This record gives sequence, structure tokens and C-alpha cells, in this order.
Amino acid sequence: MNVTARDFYLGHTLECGQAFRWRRLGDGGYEGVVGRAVVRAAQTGNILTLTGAPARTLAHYFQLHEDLAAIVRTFPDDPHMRRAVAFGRGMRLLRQEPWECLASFICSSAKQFVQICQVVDSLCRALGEPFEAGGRNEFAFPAAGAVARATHGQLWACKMGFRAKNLLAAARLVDSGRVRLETISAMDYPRAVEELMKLPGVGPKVADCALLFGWGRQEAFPIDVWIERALRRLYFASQRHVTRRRLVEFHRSYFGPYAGYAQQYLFHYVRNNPQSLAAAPR
DNA sequence: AGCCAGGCTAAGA
DNA sequence: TCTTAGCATGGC
Repeated sequence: MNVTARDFYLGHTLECGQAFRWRRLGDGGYEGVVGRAVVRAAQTGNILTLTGAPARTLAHYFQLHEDLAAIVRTFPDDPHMRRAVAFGRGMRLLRQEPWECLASFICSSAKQFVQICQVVDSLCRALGEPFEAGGRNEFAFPAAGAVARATHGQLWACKMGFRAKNLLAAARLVDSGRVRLETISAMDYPRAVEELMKLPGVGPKVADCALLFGWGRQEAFPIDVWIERALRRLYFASQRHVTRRRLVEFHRSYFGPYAGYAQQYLFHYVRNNPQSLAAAPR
């Protein structure tokens, strides 16, 4: 389908680190697996061309109904956020399948984006349901049950290192129904975090990523090493010994109703402009 | 060679 | 409650 998408930039959206199954094609477009479909995405000006899955599915995945300008207007008006918004203009948050998102981020601990993509790809090839698309064999992201029934060795072979044990145990808790992902949506934010953190390998950061990118919970604000650096150097530059708790209190009161969105702009900005953290600008 | 990567966890102060 | 080492592996 073709859609007119205002304030939408595919490049930032698919390369900002929120999803791990997209690759850029030679023509500037992108290809990725969404559910059991291979989706192609391309952009010319503000015309977005999305093919490979039902329009409904695509509209939901890409959150086409969201009014980005309205979201950005809720961000705090400070020099850092202005730079982040200018740099990442058109970046959107996707809505990924919750288990896939959660499992991917369990694999993400202390790894870089490229390596996470490799691990996820290996995992899909090893345990995901195969399907045919465009004459090629593709693999869906493996359901929790498929991961639960795998061996530690199979996961280890996907190069996830010490995360293999966590993913296996988490998949078993989900598959057995001891942790029910379907119930997360109905929980308030603190309860949802608490529930997800019952899974091994899921701490505050991974829980927030899953809630933000998989469940669309905008109040989730993942604090990774980059965001922590950004908060400390950009917003607490003159202060020594700022506790983690203080950072959490700050972001909850400062970034507004779309804090998770703001976080992603900040993350993408500092991640791609490390010099912005070298010496805190004023 | 040594440090760091979209962290989590258990142990010890 | 806060801090730290260990956990695997690869890239620089």
C-alpha cells in the first residue's frame, strides 16, 4: 500500500535500535520480517510504500495513526531535546509483537545493535517457523514454546553467550503460563514492570524496552548506558554523585506523557553523536 | 592489551 | 539501600 505519511522518516525509524529484523536494501528501501511475512518498506518524500502484509497489520506495526507532531510538542523545550528532535526528525516508535520484542531484548544485554541483529537472526533460523516468501525461505521469530523446547546448546549456538540461560528459562516460564504475557496490557505500569521482571534476564531496562516497543507503554523510559550518560551529562552536568534513583525521579517528572518517545530521540541522538556527551554543552 | 557493548544478578558493605 | 564482580564474545 501507499500512504501519505507526514513526519515519517523510515531510516531513523528502522535504524534507531528498536527493532532487529530489518535490513537496508541497495535501493534505499528496507526489508524485514514482521510476524509471518516479509515486509518491504520504501519512502519517496512523504509517500510510504509498504508491501508484503495486510494493510491493517502494517498500519498497526508502523503505528500510522500516531500524530508525531503532536507527540513532539509534548517534549520538554530544552536545547538537548531540540537537537535530538532535529537530528531524528521523523523517527517513529513501532509496535512489535510483545514476546518477540521481550525475547530480543533479553538477548541484547551488553551487546551492540549489529550483534543483537545477528543473534536474533540465528535464533529465527534455528527455531523459527519457516515460510516461503518470494521464492525464498524465511523464518518467523520463534514462539515462546519453540524456545522453551529447545536445548541450551541450541541457544548457545546462536551466540548469545550467558544470555542463553536467561532466554531459555524465560521462555519456559512464559510457555508454562507461570508468567502470562496476555495479562500485561491490563496492568498499570509498575505492576507490568514487576511482572516482567519475574523473568530471568529481565531487569528494569529490558522490561522498559519490552513495554515501550512491544506494548506501546509510553511512560516506559529505558535507561541504558547511553541514556544514563546523557541524563548525567546533559541535565546534571554540574552535580556530582547523582544517584540512579534521582535520575528516575527526574525523567518521570520531566519528559512528559510521551517520555518513552522522548527517550528514543535522546538515545538515537547521543548514540550517533557521541561528541554531544564529550563536554556538556552549557 | 585492555576496554566496552541498548544489563542482570548475587554477594557484601 | 548502594556498589561491584562475574558473566561470554567480538570489535576496536
